[in-house]
Amino acid sequence: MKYTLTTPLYYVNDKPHIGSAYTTIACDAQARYKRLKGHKVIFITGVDEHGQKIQRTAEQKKIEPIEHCNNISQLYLKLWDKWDISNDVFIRTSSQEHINIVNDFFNRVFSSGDIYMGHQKGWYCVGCEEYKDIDEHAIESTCPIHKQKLEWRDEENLFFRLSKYQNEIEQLVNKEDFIYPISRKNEIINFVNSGLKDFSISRVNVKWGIPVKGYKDHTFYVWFDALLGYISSICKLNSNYSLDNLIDNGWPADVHVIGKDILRFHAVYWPAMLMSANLEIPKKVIGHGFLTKDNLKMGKSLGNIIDPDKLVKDYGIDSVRWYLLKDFKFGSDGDFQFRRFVDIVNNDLANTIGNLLNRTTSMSRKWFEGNIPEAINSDTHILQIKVVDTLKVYNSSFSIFDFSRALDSVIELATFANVYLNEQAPWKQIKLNSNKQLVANDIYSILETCRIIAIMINPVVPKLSIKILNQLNFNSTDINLTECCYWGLLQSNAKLPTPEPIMNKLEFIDDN
RNA sequence: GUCUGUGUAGCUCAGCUGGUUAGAGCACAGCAUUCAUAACGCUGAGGUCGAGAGUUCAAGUCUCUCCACAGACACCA
Repeated sequence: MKYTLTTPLYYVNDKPHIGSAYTTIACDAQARYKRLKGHKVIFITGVDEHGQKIQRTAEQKKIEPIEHCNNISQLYLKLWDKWDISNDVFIRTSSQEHINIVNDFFNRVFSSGDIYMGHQKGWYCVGCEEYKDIDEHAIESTCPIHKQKLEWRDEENLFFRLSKYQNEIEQLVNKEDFIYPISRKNEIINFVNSGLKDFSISRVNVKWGIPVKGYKDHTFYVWFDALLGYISSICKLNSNYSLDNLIDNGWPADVHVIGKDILRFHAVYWPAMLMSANLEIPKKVIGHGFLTKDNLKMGKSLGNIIDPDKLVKDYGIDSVRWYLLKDFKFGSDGDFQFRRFVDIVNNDLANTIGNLLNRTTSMSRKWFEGNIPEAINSDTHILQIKVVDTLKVYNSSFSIFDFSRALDSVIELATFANVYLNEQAPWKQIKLNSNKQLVANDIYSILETCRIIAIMINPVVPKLSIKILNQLNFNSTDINLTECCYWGLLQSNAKLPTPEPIMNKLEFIDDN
């Protein structure tokens, strides 16, 4: 089964931001999960490189726009490497394959009669770089933010007939599963109900963009260009630059994961564009929340930005991935607190899971000649029942991007095993030789539980997962979430390596 | 300004169609314990459920008003 998912194509105006990293690990976790479930996954990410802002930034740096884009793109690639991102494609909108797709796509939309020449008029603030919603009959007006005089602009642009798709889009956004979360869905519904207006898709004063063939001085508006990056990714992956055979190659996307700020482009404009071009529309759009830090918006002016590079350097990638996916409800805004980050990671990964593994492997080695004991069980072990229940919750949560609940269920399982161990107290039982088989059964079951826990957390903390499996002497290549979760695959009498902490505790560094 | 959402223990949140003494995890305190990463476990302290009024035998849960925060109200992404 194919499963295609995308992050947004990040705007390369500046170096990568923690918010982009958050979106990307969420996608990565889902991509890894789906792979473990046996899907053929296409995980798309990339960068959006055109537009006036980039042009200006490059000018300020006194370099060519493409040079600037090369630099920032490199930063993204490096970051995703450090963050263990398993994307299948990285698309750049300045690439030739993308430019070809944009042209082909435009031709299709043009043939549908959905393109016309119009005028973009209004009061424009140079500071905001946007048109202000101010009465066009006003003689003079100022920007409420910048307090500068607004310029009256009347620009010739190509327009896309969005209004033609009013009914189709209304139906689409009202569909049960298209937009998530629900609160955002309602916003979009309201927006659509208020009546869709055509929007412009070209600019005449922006040089750094893809030229519109046949229209001198016109370049495509960044959004028209950027959204198509998802399609060109599919083409790039198949080294096949045609819009005609996308279906078999992974289009439509199963889900676009984006920040809540760009939901409208993905849930309204983009589907309409695809309809016009006679292409399939994505199945789902998820707008997740934003991160704040100590309840404040992160921003340069406040100087409270979390640098994703430094974060990983200081704390390690698994910790960061775990915290962001475990403690934040996907869809809602989340508050990043370093104290809490350290506590959560230490408790969940070091104390609960790490220590469970450590204490059990240690007993196993001590009493069973350095090996995994052999279980001779006539009854289904209580831990096996618990594992099966956990897998149910885990799977149903993970597949709907409820990472937090999925991981909670895993921690609950590990805690259950810890409690069980305390209750059974094998260190007491073992003193009586007649109890040896009983102890063997329990130790085996707990090790087996650890093995399955390792597989369950694999999409979120891949490195840690492998460490656990190695400690259990279980082959971690080709693991999956179906057969590998069957009870009893852990090999009895296999040698256990010397136990060592799989996760060192984090120390709270108070300089953030 | 209009509309929407949120506001529950120090922190992050769960509480479905109103019904016994409001829950979890973390943090904190005590106990216990050594198989284990000063870890695990047990117990405890912590809340007038944003404020006020109303409906009801009964409201965190429904209605109204107010307060605070967040978001949407089309071309910055």
